[in-house]
Amino acid sequence: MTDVSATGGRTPSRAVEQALVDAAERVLVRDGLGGLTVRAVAAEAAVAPMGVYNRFGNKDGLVAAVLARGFEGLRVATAAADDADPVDRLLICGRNYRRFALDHPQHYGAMFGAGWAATVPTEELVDRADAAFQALVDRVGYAVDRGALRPGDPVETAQLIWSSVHGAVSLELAGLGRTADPAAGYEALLRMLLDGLR
Amino acid sequence: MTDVSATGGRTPSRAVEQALVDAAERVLVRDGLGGLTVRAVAAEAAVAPMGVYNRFGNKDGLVAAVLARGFEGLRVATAAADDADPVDRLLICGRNYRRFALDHPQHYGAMFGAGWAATVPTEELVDRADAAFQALVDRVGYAVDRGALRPGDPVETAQLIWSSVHGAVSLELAGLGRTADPAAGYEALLRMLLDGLR
DNA sequence: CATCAAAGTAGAACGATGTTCTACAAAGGT
DNA sequence: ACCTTTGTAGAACATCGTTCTACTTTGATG
Repeated sequence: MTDVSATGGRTPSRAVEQALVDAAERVLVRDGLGGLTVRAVAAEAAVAPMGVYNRFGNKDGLVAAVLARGFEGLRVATAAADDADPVDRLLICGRNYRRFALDHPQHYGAMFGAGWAATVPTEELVDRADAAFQALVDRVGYAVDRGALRPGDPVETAQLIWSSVHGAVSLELAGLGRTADPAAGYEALLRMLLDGLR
Repeated sequence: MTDVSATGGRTPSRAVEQALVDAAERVLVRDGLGGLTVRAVAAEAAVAPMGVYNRFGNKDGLVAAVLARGFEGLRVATAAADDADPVDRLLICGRNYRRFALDHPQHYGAMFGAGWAATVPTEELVDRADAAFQALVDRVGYAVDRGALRPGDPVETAQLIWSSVHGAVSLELAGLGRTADPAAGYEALLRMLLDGLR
């Protein structure tokens, strides 16, 4: 994503919002959700702290914007799985999911944990979350239509898949996994899903 | 659990710790993790705020004690599944897991989300978390030994099951489920697990 | 029972955080 | 060029986690 660098002095009106969200993401990645404070973000963006309130209403609004970006990233990763073979497509999709989470642990943790719990979802955030899920539903529908998964509502099947991969990734990120090789464990999970949904 | 009620004046030494943990649980249930502050807990327990630091080192130590109780509750719920039939045992176990989470949403959210992320796990907490997982491993082992699940390391199989049920319950509690009937969806998840692990 | 150490309490204080408000200057639009 | 909008700097406030001090009460031991 294109970063709007602060140029010193006063940030142009049209650049304040993006500067703040960019900065918030950097702070989140560097210091975690606990380090994401209004002052830290403002300093990172070389913007006045009041900018957060002027543009996002409050800190929660800023966090929601960051989470929305997270879900957009997740949607892109999910939708990138476009192999012709339906089973391959689902496997790639599942691997992309984990890859995204491992590459963006702070985003992922905030999206489904404290960040989400603390925020009142904005319309943008809900739309982005819906879109990310829809990308999975699309891939499930592709597989069901081609007989790779048993007939059924793609939304419900996608929810089952989502539950499982989300659970696996969440526990892994939290350091709560109990097996020696998380990657192998995740592959076993994907196989289990395919076996259980055929 | 037996609540140690404050009797006014000065709390006896031997009762301070339990009074604080009891109070912390009440505050967690009532006001969520965000409302669990040192002062709120101390007031709830009618104990001086310094008691938190004297007995638990800091606020995180107190939170860890609360999380440990959560895992103990989860272990009890898991271990309560003791039907003779291995499949029934697993199903009951799975249903107990969800029941526990739905009955104690604030505990569950803290145990696997912000509470866990913010705390340095104490030995007690790790032991309790291990014990809860072991209860699941035991049930998986029971089913594997009787041919109800395919042969394999019970720990790895338990991890797969845990990932799925944890994911399902977490998304449900976060209001991120996308299906109309979460209970039915959860039953479908359990069936999928059995199908995928036979 | 007396003595002394340990520990609970009250209170103050400090830095950090989210938020609100004010006054001024610069940007943006017409 | 003029006027409105908006970014900035700074102050202030309540709350929170934490540390510290002084005093009182409890708890343990002889």
